[in-house]
Amino acid sequence: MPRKIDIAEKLSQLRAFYQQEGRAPSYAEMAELFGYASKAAAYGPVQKLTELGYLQKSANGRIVFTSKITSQISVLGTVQAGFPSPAEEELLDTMSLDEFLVARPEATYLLTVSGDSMIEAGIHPGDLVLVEKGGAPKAGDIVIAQVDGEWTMKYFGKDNAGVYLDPANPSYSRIRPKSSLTVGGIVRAVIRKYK
Amino acid sequence: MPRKIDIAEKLSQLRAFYQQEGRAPSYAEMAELFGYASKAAAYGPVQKLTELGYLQKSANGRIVFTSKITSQISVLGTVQAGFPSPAEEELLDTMSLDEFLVARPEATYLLTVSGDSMIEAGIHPGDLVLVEKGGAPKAGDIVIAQVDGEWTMKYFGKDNAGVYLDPANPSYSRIRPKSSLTVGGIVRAVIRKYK
DNA sequence: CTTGAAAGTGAACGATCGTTCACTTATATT
DNA sequence: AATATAAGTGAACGATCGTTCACTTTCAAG
Repeated sequence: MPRKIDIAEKLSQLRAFYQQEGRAPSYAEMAELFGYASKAAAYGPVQKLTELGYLQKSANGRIVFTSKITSQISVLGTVQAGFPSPAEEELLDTMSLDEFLVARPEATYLLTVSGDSMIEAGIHPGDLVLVEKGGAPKAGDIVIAQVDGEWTMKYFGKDNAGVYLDPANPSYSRIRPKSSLTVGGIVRAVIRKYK
Repeated sequence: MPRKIDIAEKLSQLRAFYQQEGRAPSYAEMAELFGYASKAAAYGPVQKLTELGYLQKSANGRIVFTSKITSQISVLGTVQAGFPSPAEEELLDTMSLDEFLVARPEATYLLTVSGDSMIEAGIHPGDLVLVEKGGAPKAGDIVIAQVDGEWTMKYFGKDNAGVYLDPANPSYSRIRPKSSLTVGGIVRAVIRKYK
């Protein structure tokens, strides 16, 4: 029977290489990284890792890391589940926040929230909102809109009388645009950073 | 007088290449990308972009993109400021959410919030929290802690009677650990994704 | 128009690239 | 212990790599 390739070990070696160099290694560098004497020996692991979605091949044959290797935030379950033991940690999935939160990078912007009109939606002053430009808002979406010349963030809604904007704060009331309403973008995510 | 290099145009070309290939180009590929007939012509722009912090050189001379090129989320001002005109957009700074939110990737985990005990801190059920393992919590930090066998998320505090945990919900009350309190990690950021 | 400084050209160099192949080594099962 | 199967070796190939250099082209200031 053949020997087995230790995929988990190679993955952590590749992650270490990426953190140092910011790029994927060549086959020669892979051989050195994995402890092989010949760079041809790296072809096996590369194919396995490609099938598993960790690597891709560029047009010129060069190896490219997918986000499965370049992203390094481990995804756990719920708060109640708590933290895994060190032994379990090797098996966790990792993800990239950028890829998870942003579908269209070229149309996504980060804005700082000022004002408390959306506080009951859990959006506080100082929070950051990821806004995607260009889509059509649905009722219930939170949008950044220009009403009569001023930009605000509100819930978007429609009824027989036309479109309106609702705050998430009982101190404020529903807005119906007098002249014009321009929806600049739809809020796709809220981010609050502490410290 | 010499001709000028159009840095902004080259930047968008490099970003387009990165989005397609997931890697930095060689000098030959750069020449083609920039419309040069000779790959030696790419040396000038590369040095300028390196000085500006967009590129780095790896040990073997190869070009590596910094996060200034690979991250593509444009940073705007406040909600009130609204959106810039298309002409202004070229000049915006970009950032990577991963780098912005995560200081120590190897010790950072993503948990899903269940329960409403932190709702007044704007942390709702279903939200995601970025938790950093291993630091020492300060009073006022939100921590993931194991109290008497169960994991919860609460404000961390200290007084003469010892440490305690406070919820951000008047329906719940302060917790003082009967036997043991293990702080698993400190909440560094809250993320809410819509849709 | 003249001029000078920088941009761009094209060829050359040794080094490294990805890929292939015949061969040797290692190991789990029989 | 024998065997079958896959891992690993080492050499070779043409292609591309980064780098250098003498040279030509471009273009704005004087």
